[in-house]
Amino acid sequence: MEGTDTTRPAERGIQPRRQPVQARSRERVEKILDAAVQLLAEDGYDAVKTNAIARRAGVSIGSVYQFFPNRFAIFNALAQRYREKIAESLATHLTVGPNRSWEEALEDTIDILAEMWRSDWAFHSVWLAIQNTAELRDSREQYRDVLLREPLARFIRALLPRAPDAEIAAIGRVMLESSNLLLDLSMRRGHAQDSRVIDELKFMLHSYLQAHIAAKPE
Amino acid sequence: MEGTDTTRPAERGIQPRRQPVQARSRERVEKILDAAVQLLAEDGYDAVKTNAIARRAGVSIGSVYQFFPNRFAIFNALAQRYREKIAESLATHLTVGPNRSWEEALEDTIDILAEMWRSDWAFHSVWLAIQNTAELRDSREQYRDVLLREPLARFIRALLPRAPDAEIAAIGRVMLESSNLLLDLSMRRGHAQDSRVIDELKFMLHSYLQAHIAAKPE
Amino acid sequence: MEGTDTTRPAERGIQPRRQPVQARSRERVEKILDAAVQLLAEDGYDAVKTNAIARRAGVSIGSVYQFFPNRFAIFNALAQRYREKIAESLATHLTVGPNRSWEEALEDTIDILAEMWRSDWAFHSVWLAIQNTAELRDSREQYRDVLLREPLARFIRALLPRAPDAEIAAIGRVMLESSNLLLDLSMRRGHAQDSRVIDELKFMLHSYLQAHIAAKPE
Amino acid sequence: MEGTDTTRPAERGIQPRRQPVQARSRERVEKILDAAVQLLAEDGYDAVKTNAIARRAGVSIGSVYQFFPNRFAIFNALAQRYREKIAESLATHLTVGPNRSWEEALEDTIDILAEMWRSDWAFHSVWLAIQNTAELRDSREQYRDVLLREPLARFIRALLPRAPDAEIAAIGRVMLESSNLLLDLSMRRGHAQDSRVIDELKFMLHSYLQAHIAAKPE
DNA sequence: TATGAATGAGACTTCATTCAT
DNA sequence: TATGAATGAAGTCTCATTCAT
Repeated sequence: MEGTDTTRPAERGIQPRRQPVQARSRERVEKILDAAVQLLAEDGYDAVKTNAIARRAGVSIGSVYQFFPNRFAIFNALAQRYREKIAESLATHLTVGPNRSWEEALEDTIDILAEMWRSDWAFHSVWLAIQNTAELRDSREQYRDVLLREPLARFIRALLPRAPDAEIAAIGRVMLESSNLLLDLSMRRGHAQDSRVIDELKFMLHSYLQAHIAAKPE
Repeated sequence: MEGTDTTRPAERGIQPRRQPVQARSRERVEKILDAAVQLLAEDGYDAVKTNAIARRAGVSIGSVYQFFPNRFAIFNALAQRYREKIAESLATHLTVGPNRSWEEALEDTIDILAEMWRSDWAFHSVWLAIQNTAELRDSREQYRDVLLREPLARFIRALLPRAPDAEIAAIGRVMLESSNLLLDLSMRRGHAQDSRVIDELKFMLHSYLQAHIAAKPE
Repeated sequence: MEGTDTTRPAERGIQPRRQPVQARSRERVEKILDAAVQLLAEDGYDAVKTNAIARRAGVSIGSVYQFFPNRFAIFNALAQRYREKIAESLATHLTVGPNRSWEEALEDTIDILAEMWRSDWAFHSVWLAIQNTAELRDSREQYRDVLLREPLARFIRALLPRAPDAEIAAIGRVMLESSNLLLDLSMRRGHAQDSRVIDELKFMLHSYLQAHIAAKPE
Repeated sequence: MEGTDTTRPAERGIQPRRQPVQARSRERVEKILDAAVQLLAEDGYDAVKTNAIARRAGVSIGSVYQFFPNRFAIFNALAQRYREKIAESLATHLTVGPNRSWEEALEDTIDILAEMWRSDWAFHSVWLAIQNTAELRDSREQYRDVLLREPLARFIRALLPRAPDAEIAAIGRVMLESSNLLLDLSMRRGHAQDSRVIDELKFMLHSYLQAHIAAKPE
């Protein structure tokens, strides 16, 4: 999958070439990813050229290829990065408990996500870039699965304990994708977040879940 | 001879260079757009190269540039094409009347759209490509506005007669984007449409509107 | 050299495909040449594209190729046109006689040429274009020879009756080229002719011939 | 890393993208310019294609664009190169002094220039190319100004101390252009220099200046 | 390991020329 | 004969990737 084979670059795959171990390297990788995100957010997918990334990161193009076998691996790493941030957020906030209603949890979570989106324009850019690239098809599946599996499915199950797995999954995907998209929508036009869209998102997800709960009374 | 100039050097822009008038030309343009859509759907954004389009369309590269000043103009034309189809659908089906409840209208419309998505894989590909391309920012705005303005806003207003314009617009955008996205989602993985996602979409939009209606009783 | 051979376009040569006989055709050819000259003068050699010529001339590109086998033939025709005008001028004005000193003849001629240059920016453009194009090497030789042979050589011989042919030729070429160039120079920068350059040209040619006459007394 | 950016997309212009600093690069640039000159001299303006230059120079096309943002920048660099050589020559040889009459200086200078022309066929080709290219209009002005300003104007002023600046400039331009052109003329037809033309050039410039001196006695 | 100059396949686009109508 | 849409070879230039230093 990797290494000294220089004849089939396409086969190299999308995984990072090596995990940076030293602090210096880790920092370098971060700079590269930051640069990529900036370019993506500022000028769109077509503007993310490897040389531009290196320049923006203040790193040589050679260094970029030290860590990533090709440009798609950079997108993939970005995806992973954002995926993790979101997963963490969901795991922390999308939880129901004795002192925490599902409505609270949902509202909190969306607020947190909205804040992430507002403070980092790139969330959506990354999502789009990954959607669009044939080479990242696999990465896309993960994006969905990782988020869906744990925090989201558990949350929905708490509300609809009798629902079959397939239904839980469908609801989860609907919620996930809608949120993603509407969070993005809230950021378009101008640089300030459109809080009305956030409100509608909350309202919609709330009505949606509420209706499901109502439809399947225990 | 005047007005039919086909040779003026590309005035950077995204508008078609020349509207095909003869049946032969119109057909040619259709072939070009079809080819672009196929490539987009099959291999993603990066695969849409002008030469590939020409080859796939069975048309010379020169012909492509006779009608489109650059590759972005092709994306733009695609957008327009799909935009029109959708607008037409909404105008026809998303209407309330004495013999037609809003629930019926909504369900019908989503069925129709789902059918469009199912029969033409490219709906979403086009949508994605448009999102991704800095050069098509303007085209994107239109996409939204055209659909929002007429059929959608009128529909929502019928349900929420007292709502201020801004709220109508926000609800419309939320519905529009969600539908787009979930219709796309319904098509991912495999080639058959996932009807469960469609059902969830209906359910979600229904609950969403219902809740709005309930929240603002006259 | 011509005709129905469609397989070796490069071999077609540089001669017009057919002489226009009808008034309508002749006029059409004139329009084509005028258009070519305008483009040449306005935007330089690289701007003279066959389609642009046709457009400017208000003629179809097909018509252009009716008369000229390729773009070089157009340049060649232009050369011929200007060559003839100049030759005519020289024949008329560069003549010595009982009532006309060589000084008068020289001054008159330059005035006439200057007027041609001033009223038609393109004289030099054409000259330059021809210089630069490998395909027009032959045309260039003619340009020189035609002018040199008759009016100019006769004029110089009248002043230097004993000079050998080779010297006459050399002097003629020097005069011809200098005049061309300085007439052009007089037109650069802005659109008004720089009369000082014209004066210097007269002065230079006058001193030059005078010195030759003085150096070879009969 | 900063300041050595080689990848910024071409900022339309005619200046070199990057000055070669290492010996290796400088040599590479020389090879590129040499190749361009050869093509220009051998096959004319139209033959100077970027790929042809790269091939002839034994360099990759990418390298060409590393140093020059577009083909016009190459012409510009050529112009600069020859301009400098000529300026240097004039500065050295076109000087009057107690032991050096203006006649000597003039004759020497022309001999030197003639030698440059003879040893490097391309002098004129470059000059012509520059004339022909709309994009190089600015470069042309410089060509003239640089040479005119210093060595030439000083020389003429030494001969005509009372002449107004405008006249000095006019005389300078006439001399400069005539020399350029006739040196070129001396090289046409065959490969040997036509010394008769050189002689006539000397003779003409000599008579011209002599007459000016005679016309404006102190 | 880091650098960045060098590479070259291949993208986009133009434009001279043809040929069906 | 006139037209101008169509063709496609070929030009300009980019950018992912390599590799000598």
